[in-house]
Amino acid sequence: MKNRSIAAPEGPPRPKRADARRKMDSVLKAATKVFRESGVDAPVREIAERAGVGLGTVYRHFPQRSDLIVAVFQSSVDACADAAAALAKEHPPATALSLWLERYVDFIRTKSGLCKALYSGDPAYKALPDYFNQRLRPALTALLDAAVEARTLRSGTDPDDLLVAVANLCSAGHGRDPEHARRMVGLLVDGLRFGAGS
Amino acid sequence: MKNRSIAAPEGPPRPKRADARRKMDSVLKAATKVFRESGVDAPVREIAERAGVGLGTVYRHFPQRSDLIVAVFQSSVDACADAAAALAKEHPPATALSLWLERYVDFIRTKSGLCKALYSGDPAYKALPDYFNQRLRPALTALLDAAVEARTLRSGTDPDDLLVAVANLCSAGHGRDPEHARRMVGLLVDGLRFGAGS
DNA sequence: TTGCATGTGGAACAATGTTCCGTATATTGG
DNA sequence: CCAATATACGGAACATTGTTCCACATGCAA
Repeated sequence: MKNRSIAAPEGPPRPKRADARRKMDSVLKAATKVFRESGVDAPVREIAERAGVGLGTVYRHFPQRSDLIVAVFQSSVDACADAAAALAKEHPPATALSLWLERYVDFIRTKSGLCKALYSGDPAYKALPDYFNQRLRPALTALLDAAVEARTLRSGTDPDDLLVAVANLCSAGHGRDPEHARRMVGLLVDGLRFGAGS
Repeated sequence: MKNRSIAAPEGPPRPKRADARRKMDSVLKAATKVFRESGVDAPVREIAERAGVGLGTVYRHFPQRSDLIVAVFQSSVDACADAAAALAKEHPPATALSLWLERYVDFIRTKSGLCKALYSGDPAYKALPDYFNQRLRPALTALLDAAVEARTLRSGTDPDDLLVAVANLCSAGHGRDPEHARRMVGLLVDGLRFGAGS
């Protein structure tokens, strides 16, 4: 039995073929666009077509429709979280925080369509809220800490509170003017700046 | 033009045929059972079969699937609201209130599956929350007033508050023991009784 | 270049909402 | 009670969409 060929849990047995990665990526990008434009209920066929790929290819990479939704959600969360580090490098802390919160607002707004899926009770989406928190909290924490350290923000702000507060501000004015949420969040940040030099 | 034959909005031009009413009723009953047992996503065919009618008959009475869901919801609300008057006739006010709240708890529990539909964002369900409130509030108000008048309940309880409070108590222990909600509501009612003889 | 594991495309299947229409029946005027 | 007819019925047929399957194509290693 020198070479077990079944049920052997190895790491990554093989790197995926190059074209496979490329197609998977284009499917993910297409799905992101289609979900944004047509809602989460858009048919898988539309996504395949948009990605210039056959149906079978989509299902090879995302065996279930819900896997696609999960992947799009996670990649959006990742992009939003990663933006924090990028902004922190290119702007002073307080500015980075403001810009990132705008970015976060956009994320919440475009992803609000996915809420329908999240609240559907389908167990496939069980892990998404956790992913959301565990990915976004550190990103925001870093921004807050930097701004506090630079004495441009009051200390003692709970990142989780801020995340849900902003999310609620967005979903409050349901179909309203996109600028509204932005302004409200601006107010919130100004409030945080108020007691800066502790 | 002594007899306009189109676009003439009359009252009830004809009473529906007797068998039609009967079948519509059996469809509604079947749908209620099927939704309870298999969830709101149960196929229309299953309901038709259960009701012992053809698919066409279901769609004749409920042109869209959502119409069926709405009808089931409303008839459940009606039944719950009507139960208030019945209980009031057969029990002393405070008892009637307790019994009705138990009934209401059952309603909330069995209808929690419909919440998925209600929160789906489908405009077909827009009016349901309003229907819920406008039908149940008067029912509860009557029970509360009677108990207050009989000096077996403190006054000043807002019916809307009570409705949402109980609903929240139910949905809190999501998949929990059916008795739990009942006990919590019992506590609530005891609390209301406490300051009775104002 | 060759062999094959891997990946691809799309036909085919299954489930389900919805429409259509030939048939059956309740209702009504005689 | 009978015939005429508006009404209602049943279910086949259609449309859409998730999912599976497999003959064929292709990247990759020897």
